[in-house]
Amino acid sequence: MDGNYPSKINNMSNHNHNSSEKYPNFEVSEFFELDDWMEEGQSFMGSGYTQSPHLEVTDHQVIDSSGSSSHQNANTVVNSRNDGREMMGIREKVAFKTKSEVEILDDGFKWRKYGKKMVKNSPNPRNYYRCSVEGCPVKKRVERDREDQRYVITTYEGIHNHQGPTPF
DNA sequence: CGGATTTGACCTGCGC
DNA sequence: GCGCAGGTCAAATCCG
Repeated sequence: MDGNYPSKINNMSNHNHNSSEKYPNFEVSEFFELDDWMEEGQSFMGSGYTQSPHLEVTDHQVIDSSGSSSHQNANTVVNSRNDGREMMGIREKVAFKTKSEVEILDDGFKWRKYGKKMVKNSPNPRNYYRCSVEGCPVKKRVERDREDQRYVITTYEGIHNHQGPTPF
């Protein structure tokens, strides 16, 4: 069990700083769990998803509740097949589709931007963030949806080595 | 003054 | 083998 997920975000949202309006329109529209993103012929943006019956989004709803009390989740789990290379899970990849006008969504961790790149498939640039905390191999990729620019696709990669932005 | 942010250049992997 | 796309790093700059 890897409970290293940013599940603390819902915790920190609880005791969030008062008068902090960082969430103008924070609502997860879709949620992807990528174990082996971009499998052969597995176009999540295609039409026919391969939803696994044994994989439920209930476990991930915790993330959905990380900013909104409402549980309106249109979570779509894509590609939940594990080929067996989940050993030493140091390569967790999770993608979120969030409806927000700002890509600087504070999830409880300190992120340091380390690169920006223009994607051919989108007229919008892609931002690369990295955890400011040393020892955190966690990387964050933020990109705007090319279909709906009011949506932001955030991809998390890695597991946090600490509990929060301020380690002990 | 320190830390974060920015932009360009550089490197790597894959495809053709 | 070369080209393209994507990803990463580093130096400079700006803000708090």
